[in-house]
Amino acid sequence: MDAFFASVELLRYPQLKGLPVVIGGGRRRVDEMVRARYADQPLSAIPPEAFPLLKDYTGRGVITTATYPARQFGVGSAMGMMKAAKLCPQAIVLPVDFDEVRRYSRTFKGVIREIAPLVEDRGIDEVYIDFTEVPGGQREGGRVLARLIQKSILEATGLTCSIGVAPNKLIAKMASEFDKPNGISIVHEADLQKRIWPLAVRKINGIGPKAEAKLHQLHVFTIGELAAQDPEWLMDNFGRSTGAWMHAVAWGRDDRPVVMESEPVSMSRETTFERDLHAVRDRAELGSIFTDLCVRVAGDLRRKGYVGKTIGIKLRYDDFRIATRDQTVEHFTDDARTIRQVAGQCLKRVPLDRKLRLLGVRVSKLARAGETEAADIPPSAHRVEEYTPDLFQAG
DNA sequence: TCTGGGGTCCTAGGACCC
DNA sequence: TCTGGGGTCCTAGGACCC
Repeated sequence: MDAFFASVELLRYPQLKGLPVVIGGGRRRVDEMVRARYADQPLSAIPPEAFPLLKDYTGRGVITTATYPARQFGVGSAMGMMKAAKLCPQAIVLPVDFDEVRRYSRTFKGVIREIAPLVEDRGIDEVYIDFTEVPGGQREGGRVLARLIQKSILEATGLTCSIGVAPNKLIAKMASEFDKPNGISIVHEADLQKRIWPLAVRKINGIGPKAEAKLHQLHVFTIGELAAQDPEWLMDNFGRSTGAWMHAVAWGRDDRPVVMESEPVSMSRETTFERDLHAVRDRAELGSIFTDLCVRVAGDLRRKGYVGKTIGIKLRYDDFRIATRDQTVEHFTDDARTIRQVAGQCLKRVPLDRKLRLLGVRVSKLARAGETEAADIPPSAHRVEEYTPDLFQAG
């Protein structure tokens, strides 16, 4: 989907079309005051001047999505809000409305499944679609079907998307970026040299900043240059597995199937504080945040029908280093008190001398709630004799 | 007052078992 | 009295993705 989070907001506020708008920032519903002020009018009647601007924003968030006009100023996803404010102070800021975005996500995915049932979820705004068995899926190299999907999504939601059609997921993903927004790109096997090899190695899904930096050090910049390397040399530099994978993807080889179903591996909640907190001095505040995270993870587990066996915490210190601790317990659980207690034990094993910026709680080793042995589901109160209070806990 | 939140997958060492 | 080779599970960290 094109600039998904931002495009969803523009459906509500069409008067902002063509203006630089960024979505993100976090907890404050900055647009609520604006809405309240114009409560007697439809949302689309609120004048653009009434919206909050990036230059007035304070806080630690990052940008989730920027509209294309905002991107012209160099503002983009994952950029800190304060940095973005310097590049484009006049951009309008709106918070993420997750419920709304999820609704549109379900809708567009539903539209696609009606047309081509073999769909793999890749997060909230992206999917892989297998055209192979879809009637007409091969016409014009897939362009006809891609056009139908674009048109149907637009009719159902008012949103545009970009589609790449290729012999495998790796190339299709790259192709989808060729003609954004609202584009279709068809890449055939024979186009590898001409259309893929000139691209930067970073365009490969799976090569991130670290691998890119190392490849640059080794004087490899484009996918074509990567393809030209001896596989043994790549394996010597990146390990057997990564090296072999790099060589394969540079040659456009990818045989991963499109998979429809997958079970979740973990569920977590985390939060970055508005200011860094100290384990001792801000104990009470941390304690209530910690408990709240546990309650929310437990709620997620229950709502989705899962129980988990490994409970863990994540800390981010003020210097941005991350520490994690986890502990596997005897019984599967979705109980907030149990999660809180075990997470509290994890907390005792981690250094707390620095200020904290983020705290997270994670439950993994999941199973469907109905499918664990009855003996594995304990009474929801944990065993009292095992209970010892942790640092964030009174008593 | 740079730098979110929710995920997956991989690696690597140690415990433990046969 | 100098020592195997599998295998699985647990834990911590890190790269990467949307």
